[in-house]
Amino acid sequence: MANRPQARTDVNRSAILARLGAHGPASRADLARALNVSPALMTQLTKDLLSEGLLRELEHSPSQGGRPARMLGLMSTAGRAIGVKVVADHVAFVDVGIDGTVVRSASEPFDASASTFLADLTGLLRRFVAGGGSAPLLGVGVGVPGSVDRQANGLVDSTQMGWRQVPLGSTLQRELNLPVIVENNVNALAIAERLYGVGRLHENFLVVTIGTGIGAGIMVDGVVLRGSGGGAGEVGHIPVEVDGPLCTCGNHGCLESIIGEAALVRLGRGRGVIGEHSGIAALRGAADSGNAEATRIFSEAGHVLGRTLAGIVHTLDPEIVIVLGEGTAAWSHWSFGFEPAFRSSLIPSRRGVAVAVETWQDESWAQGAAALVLATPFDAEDMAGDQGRLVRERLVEQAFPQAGAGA
Amino acid sequence: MANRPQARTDVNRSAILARLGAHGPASRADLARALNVSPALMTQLTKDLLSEGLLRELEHSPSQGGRPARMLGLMSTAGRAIGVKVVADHVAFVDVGIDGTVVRSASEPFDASASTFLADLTGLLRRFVAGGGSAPLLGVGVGVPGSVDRQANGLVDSTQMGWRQVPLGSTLQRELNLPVIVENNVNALAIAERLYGVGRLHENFLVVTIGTGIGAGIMVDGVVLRGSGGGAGEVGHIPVEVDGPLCTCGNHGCLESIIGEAALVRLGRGRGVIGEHSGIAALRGAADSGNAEATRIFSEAGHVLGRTLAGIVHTLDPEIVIVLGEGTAAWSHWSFGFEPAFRSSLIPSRRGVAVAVETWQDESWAQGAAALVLATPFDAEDMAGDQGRLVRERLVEQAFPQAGAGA
DNA sequence: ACCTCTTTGTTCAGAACTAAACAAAGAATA
DNA sequence: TATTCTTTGTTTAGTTCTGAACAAAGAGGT
Repeated sequence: MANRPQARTDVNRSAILARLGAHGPASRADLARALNVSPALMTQLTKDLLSEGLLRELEHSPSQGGRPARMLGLMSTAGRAIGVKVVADHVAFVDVGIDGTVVRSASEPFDASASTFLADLTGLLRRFVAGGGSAPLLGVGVGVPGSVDRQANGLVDSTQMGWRQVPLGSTLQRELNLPVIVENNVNALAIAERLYGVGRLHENFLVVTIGTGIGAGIMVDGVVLRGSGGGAGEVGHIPVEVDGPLCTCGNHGCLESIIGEAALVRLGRGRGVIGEHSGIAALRGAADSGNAEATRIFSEAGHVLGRTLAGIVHTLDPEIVIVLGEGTAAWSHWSFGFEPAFRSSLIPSRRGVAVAVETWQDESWAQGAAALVLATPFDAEDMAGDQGRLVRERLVEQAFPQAGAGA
Repeated sequence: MANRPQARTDVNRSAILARLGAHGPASRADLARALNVSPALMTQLTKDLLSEGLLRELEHSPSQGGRPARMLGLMSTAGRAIGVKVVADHVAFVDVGIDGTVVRSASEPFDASASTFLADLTGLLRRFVAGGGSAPLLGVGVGVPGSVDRQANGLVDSTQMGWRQVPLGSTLQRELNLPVIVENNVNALAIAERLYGVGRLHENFLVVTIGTGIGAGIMVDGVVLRGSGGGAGEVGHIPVEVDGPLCTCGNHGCLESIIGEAALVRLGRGRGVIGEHSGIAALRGAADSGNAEATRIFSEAGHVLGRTLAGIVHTLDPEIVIVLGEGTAAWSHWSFGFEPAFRSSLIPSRRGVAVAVETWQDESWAQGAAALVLATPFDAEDMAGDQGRLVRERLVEQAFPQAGAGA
């Protein structure tokens, strides 16, 4: 009895799965190099995973100069994760496979300022989870606009939603009985970019979101920079203009108070471009149809953003800057001011920094949150802490639902 | 024959030595916790190191609630490192013991713009090395104002000294036949702060130097943030003022062009506070003796620095900001503008960030460079790469100068 | 004085991993 | 076509490290 393969180190096992999920099929040799272990060990680990049905051997074999590689791929039934994007007035859910593909999604109204918001959110999430597919659910990732304490206990501070020290993570864990990983939404986006987007090719990059607020996710050597209190990336409150407009944070002249959505709308109304009750869509429409004052508003915003980002680039030296968020819908107008200001504010040796602009949807934010769960196996026990361990456990348990199945 | 203890993993061995050097004596249990290995292994490793004469057991035993700890200390003869600070017009050397104490120091004139600067520097360094003590020399750390390529090969770009792609590291290695680690001087200071200064208590902090230039060293989770090209921390070129004064980088309105030493002196002359041929010392003197215009110049500089640093704090969320450099001699005048500007530009939750001002000497910069060598064993093979391995080797060889000494 | 609790440090079996040799399978080359 | 080279993947032997049990040495209470 007890011929159970004595579960190898879970970290390595799940790192293999996560790697395959994020980067697609790979050979044993590739994996050994990527995860920095010996080929010998990789043979062992993959043998186990194959016999457990988590991996499968693909016939495919490229062959380039030497023995052709036998590619390994994930069994798509190995697991899935749920991602949640929480904002002030609604919640978006996605259910993604272990390979990052969206299986299912939904969006529900939600009032973050209601006194029952925690129970409301739990209920909505519980309903979405209940409608799930057959693959085992590894965990839930939640992206929120605000800062989250380091250990991903899920203690949330959010000025945007009026939350102070809300125990979002622990509450959801208890209620749902699932691993829950809570993270700032821009950081979640940065992780998604690292796994599935432009960031796959870069270890050091900056994700900047423009929209209601201005935020940044900072990726350094492949991991998110959180700072001492989980509050890194609050670039929306970089002081830009002395005695500038009042910001939601109480200060004057923050970046966000000048180029945030509210500020642009206010300018549009003030300069008579749009009506007193029109919003950002109208302003963008005006610019699209050639209104000079409207394009100027966006271009000026681009100018301010360009100068400020140049400063951040000098501070952090990223390989690439990725601009995201609802605001990118009007990027063609922003860029008019952004490009010259950004380039001319950089020191010569840094002037070649790439800038990529992407238009992601609401769903993408939630996908970023799901990526938190799928990415946890990567972080060496540190970041996601307890919840990360739980995700790993579920990923491994999956092979041996009960006790050891005899030979 | 061959009863040689079969040298255990060098990384762990030298990590123990480096840890003891940086933090003073510690018990085996302390070390095991700090270096994240099992107590069992620590027993093994320290047994070897003790028998090799690199460590010694201290009688001292605090005892607090349980069995009293047997402290371990370094044999001060285990090794030493040389630190070099290179600037445009001179070079400073220090010779420090493995515990970070300065044994010997020197300063020599040097012309970074001479065509023979590489040979000159080699010669000066060779002479200083020759005058060394008895402890084995582990390596040489060099701090330069400029950016150094990632692998610490020592390829230097420095606008301040007019160097482009100077192979400083490889040249010195070849000529001196010693491990050489080259690093940006502010980063070196940050490492020194981490080992010996305020940074011992913090994993996330910012070192800001004010003087000729303005620079920053960024410590994240205990390691220096270098960025993609080793150019992180160039905060001197953050754009501050549209159409501001011309900067050495060719742009206008960089932070450095407004509050760098040259800018302050120019203001002082322009406003008639000091003569056309007086320098920063005269300006500081004027402020010290109460000249209102002089104090205003420093205070305005403090104001600009405060606002800009607030932006960096929002971006990185450090626990503490440490201000250093020659400029701190006049800090009492800077702070008049700095404090209110800094605090009022921070979002409420960040307003408590600590600021420490230290006045370090030329020698401290060189000590920071030496710290590079003593700190290498910490970085897990990554940063200092080849040179780090060499330092480790020398630290280990030291116990077995030749082949295995019989029983 | 005696028991319990806490912390340090050691020993030993066994797990996790690596290094090195080798087998497999094709490309490049003569 | 045979030879060499390159890369993948496996096997085996051995090293590094951990976990768990235990001994040592004191503090704190009863």
